[in-house]
Amino acid sequence: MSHTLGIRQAQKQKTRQSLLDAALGLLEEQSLSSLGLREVTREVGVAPTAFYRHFRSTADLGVALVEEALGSLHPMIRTIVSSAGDSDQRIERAVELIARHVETHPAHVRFIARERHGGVQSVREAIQDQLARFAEEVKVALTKDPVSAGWNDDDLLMLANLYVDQMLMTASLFLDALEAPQEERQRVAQVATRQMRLISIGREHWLD
Amino acid sequence: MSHTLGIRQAQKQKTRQSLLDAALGLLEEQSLSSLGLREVTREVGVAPTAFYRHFRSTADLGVALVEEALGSLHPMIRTIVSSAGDSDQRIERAVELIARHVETHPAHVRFIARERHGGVQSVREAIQDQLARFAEEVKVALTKDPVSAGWNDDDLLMLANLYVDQMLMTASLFLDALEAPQEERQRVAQVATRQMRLISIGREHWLD
DNA sequence: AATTCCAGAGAACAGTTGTTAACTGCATGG
DNA sequence: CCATGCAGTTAACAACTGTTCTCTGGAATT
Repeated sequence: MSHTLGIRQAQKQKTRQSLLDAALGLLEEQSLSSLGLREVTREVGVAPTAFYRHFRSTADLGVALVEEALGSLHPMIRTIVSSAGDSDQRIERAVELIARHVETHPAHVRFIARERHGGVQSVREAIQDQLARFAEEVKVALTKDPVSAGWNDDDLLMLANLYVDQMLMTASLFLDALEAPQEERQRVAQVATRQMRLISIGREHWLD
Repeated sequence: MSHTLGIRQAQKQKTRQSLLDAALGLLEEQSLSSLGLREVTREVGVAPTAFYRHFRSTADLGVALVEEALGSLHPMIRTIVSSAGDSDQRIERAVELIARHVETHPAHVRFIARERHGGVQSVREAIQDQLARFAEEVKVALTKDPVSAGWNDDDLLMLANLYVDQMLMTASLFLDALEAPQEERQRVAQVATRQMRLISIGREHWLD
């Protein structure tokens, strides 16, 4: 039932996406709280006032960027948690997937890492909301795992949050190593793998 | 051999400290990359040009803030790692110390969490440097622990980094819960404690 | 075919920014 | 006691900011 957009609404969405893309580019070397609306429109090549047709403010644009960035991350989470194989295999695959995601969406990852604790409240909140959803999703997956037999709900969520935070930390490290030689990126992957492995070991002996 | 400062240099340092304090205050609701030098001097009640007598730019001021913020954290790290008692006792004490530090230095903690992945490269690098020092220090302490017998150097550093990151995550959560009712802060403390406990369990079974 | 709607343009606004230069007054060292 | 140094001031600059109001061209609706 997808209604074909009129060429009018299509053009509007195109401009909107251009604004988002331009902003994401500019945010590679600054924070959202210093991003000016004129800066963005100049980059796109439209009048400053056109900005208001799409966003109330740059903070508003930031919230839209959160949706875009973490929306693209959502399927990755699903892939990781529904992965088959033993613990070590799943960890290696997860780290590999994170590395790939950073390579294909570096600006998104940078944006989330930067604005998670950034200076714009509404954006911080939007990110926390999405991450809470991720944690919830991870928790559900953990619940189904036989290793989690006997675990209570709070501890499952505690572990899920640990995994989510660890994923973000790893993504941020891969980002820093993006331009570095491959051996450095390999080292990051190895450290990340072992950290997750250590957490998994802790998980297996939690009820001892 | 501390030479008493002339009243001239003393006054200068006083102004410098005022600039740092004012900046730290302003940074509670924005990022360093949007902090203007005039904003800071206005807050202190001094002419904009006076800023240049102390800092080349706001980025430069940011680096100075890193020293101040992480300098105050250094002794805390020492206290934690040199703490006595069994694993659980040490963890509870560590979480307690982190909570206290966030209560007494909230602006410092916020600054580090915000600018660790922030928009100003020189500040990011300064923070990474200091955190690497912390990790090194933790690693040395871990090496002395009998539990670490048989561990290789890379894995010790891997674990040290995990502890440091976990410490920062915990501090950030305490910060978010600063204004919240005590039961919420208690909950944060409990989650943090269990996460560190899980990591410690993983550590104990690492060589299995 | 006539009318409405609306994304984007254009111009102007008051206020802000970083940086420069030349200055002042007072603590300092000879 | 006098000359120097230097923290902080004053004034001015060109460039930039977000926001308002008015306008326009063409798609959408009738």
